[in-house]
Amino acid sequence: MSTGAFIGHVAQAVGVNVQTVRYYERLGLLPRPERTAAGYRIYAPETTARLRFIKRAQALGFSLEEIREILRVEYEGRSPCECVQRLLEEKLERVEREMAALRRFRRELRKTLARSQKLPRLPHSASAICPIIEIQPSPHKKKRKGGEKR
Amino acid sequence: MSTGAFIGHVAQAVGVNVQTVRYYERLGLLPRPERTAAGYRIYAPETTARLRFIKRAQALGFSLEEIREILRVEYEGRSPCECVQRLLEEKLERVEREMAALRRFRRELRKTLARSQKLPRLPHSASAICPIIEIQPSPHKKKRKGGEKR
DNA sequence: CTAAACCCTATAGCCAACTACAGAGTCAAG
DNA sequence: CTTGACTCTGTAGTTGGCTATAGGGTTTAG
Repeated sequence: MSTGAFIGHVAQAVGVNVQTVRYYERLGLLPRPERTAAGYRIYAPETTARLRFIKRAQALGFSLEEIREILRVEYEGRSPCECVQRLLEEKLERVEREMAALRRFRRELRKTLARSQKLPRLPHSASAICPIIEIQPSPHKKKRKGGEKR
Repeated sequence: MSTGAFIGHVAQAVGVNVQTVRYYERLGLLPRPERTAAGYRIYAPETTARLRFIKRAQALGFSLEEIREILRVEYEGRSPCECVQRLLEEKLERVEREMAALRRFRRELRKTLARSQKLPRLPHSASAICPIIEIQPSPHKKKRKGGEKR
């Protein structure tokens, strides 16, 4: 109906950066929009909805990769619901695992902290770098947060 | 006592890559070792202990930045215990916050999943991309996992 | 007519913690 | 004397999700 909006307009409407919109397009999350004679992108009103969809899916913990998968299914005309449901289940499992790891980690932290509080405050030991960490029993499974592959 | 080992030896002993050892040296986590006439690094036996210390601290959730801080304190001759203890407390707080976020996220996931299971399996709706995600009430606080700054 | 406020592409940078590669030198065994 | 396993430096690539910058073109208000 309406004439469509430029990129800054939709970006502001959804609360993202213009570069982000272009980035999503490059990743295949948004279809290539029509252009003016000067090459400006013209967005249909659905685009804001699609962007909000992406943001909501992100907020639910989906990666852009997963979101693209959902949208690809959608573009093929099938309902993405089964696909989304499967992803949701996987995600839930991952969250459970992560929480378990976090609980282990917290227990470890608390033990270490408790030990450190009743450790003698020695000025400096030549052999050990730090008794608190030194005594650590077995390095339990690493947390894999920042990004680490081995 | 013994003559010291080359980089591949210590790397294998600790189970890390040789590049990683050099990387740690570049970051200032390891002191510059002596060299042979040919320029090969010669590591004192303490180096493996130091590397294991780094790995253990990482397993406890410290970043390399934090570990360097600990080691810097240690190099200055002070005991790093107070410093470590402070870092441990901070870390514990962060873990608590993260677990709370994860619990919220899990609740959200479960709600969404439950709703999706009693949603009509419509073939394809033109207006909505996916009813499961579409209906999402309010995009709760994002998880900040991969890295995101806004 | 000009200045601001848009838009375009292409490229590079950010974060952490590596990992890989190129091109060269070294060292011991056979 | 050659082969292969090691080492060196320096640089660039990886992951994910942006963000920034350079260097230009367009549009609109005054």
